[in-house]
Amino acid sequence: MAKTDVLTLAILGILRDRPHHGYQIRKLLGVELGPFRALSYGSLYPCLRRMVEAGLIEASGDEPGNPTPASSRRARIAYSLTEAGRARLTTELANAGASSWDDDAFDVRFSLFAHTDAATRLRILEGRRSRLAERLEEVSEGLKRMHERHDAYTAELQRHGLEQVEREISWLDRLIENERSAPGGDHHGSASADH
Amino acid sequence: MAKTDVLTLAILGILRDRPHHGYQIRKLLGVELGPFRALSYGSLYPCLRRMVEAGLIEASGDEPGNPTPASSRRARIAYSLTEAGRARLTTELANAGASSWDDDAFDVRFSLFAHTDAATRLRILEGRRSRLAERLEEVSEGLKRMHERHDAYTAELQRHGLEQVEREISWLDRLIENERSAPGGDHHGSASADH
DNA sequence: GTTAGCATGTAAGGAGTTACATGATTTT
DNA sequence: AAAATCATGTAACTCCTTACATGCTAAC
Repeated sequence: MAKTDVLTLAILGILRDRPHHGYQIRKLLGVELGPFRALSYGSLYPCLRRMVEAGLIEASGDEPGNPTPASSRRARIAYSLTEAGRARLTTELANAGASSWDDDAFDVRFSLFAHTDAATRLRILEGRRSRLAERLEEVSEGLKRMHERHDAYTAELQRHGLEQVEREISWLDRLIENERSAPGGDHHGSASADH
Repeated sequence: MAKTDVLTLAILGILRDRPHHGYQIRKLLGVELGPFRALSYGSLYPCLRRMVEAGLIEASGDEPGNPTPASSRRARIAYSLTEAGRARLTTELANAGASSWDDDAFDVRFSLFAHTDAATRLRILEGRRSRLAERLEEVSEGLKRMHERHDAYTAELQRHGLEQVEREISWLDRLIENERSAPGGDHHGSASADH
């Protein structure tokens, strides 16, 4: 059963609605993987090639979304989902296997929430919340047990780190409450506004 | 001029005051690299070997810090700084070459602030602050320029990401102000309390 | 006209993880 | 006596970055 890595899933998600060029995909990935990550082309293009080989996407000549001005740009390749790719995306969107997801994996799943059903969204958010809470617990325990003395700077670094995780948990709590008290909550309908 | 990678520097810092076993080093690294990272042994031990080969550290038979109970544990290796290692650490501690440091590199330098002189501390904090501010600016610009419409979830992810960076900047501002208004501010003296 | 952005790729290498392999000591 | 923690290491592999290589198009 072919594994879908985070990057592949993110690309599948980006191509869900319309085809895009590699260059565009990279910019959009910058959003899905948190606004401060930029994926290198050395990573992106080989991944696209693998996806084509796996039959998940197709490379078409040109015509992305915007009407091409007039004539011959350089060879630009628009990628679009195949049926297999769409099927894979659907399968993955129903999968809330939240254990062992790292930050990037969570962000990518989250950015696809508009196409994820309400029950799965809730399971993902709760799964992430409890894993963060567990780690917070473990770390706090560990710090007590480890009586190496820390100077003021090291202590401040720890405090700051723990605070950030606590904030992340609060953020998740807000989202979870929102999901629970939401009126609608299906896939395809948007969460409140545009489309 | 041999480059000192983050991990090597972190280990140098940990061994500054007393020798430690590999196992202990790993636990302490968990603190310096932010309380939520655990380095694997498959990464740690090869690094220690390289450092021994480079003459930065020495592997001694046993006796860490705690008085050994009675007799024969299994071979435990305590690593300690050589003169070359100590010299390298001193050099690195004076280096505020803050451009291109990633999060981990900053954290490691920060955790060594107790042994860094006041001027270098300030340069490091200010360097980090301005890089974060720059990126914040770029990302905000980029988002305006990129008029791909985002659904509510993607927008929330972005908002949260930007907020986190803003908080990081506030944290740095507090630290910078603190450094500026601090009474003392040399290396070796601690920042306020223990030692 | 020159800078910035658009656009596609490859090759080499760095930094880390996982899984494996082994065994002692301490706590429950 | 079982479970957790201490303790050391290797081999294979994954994922990603950097540096290279190329060339067009839009804006200032």
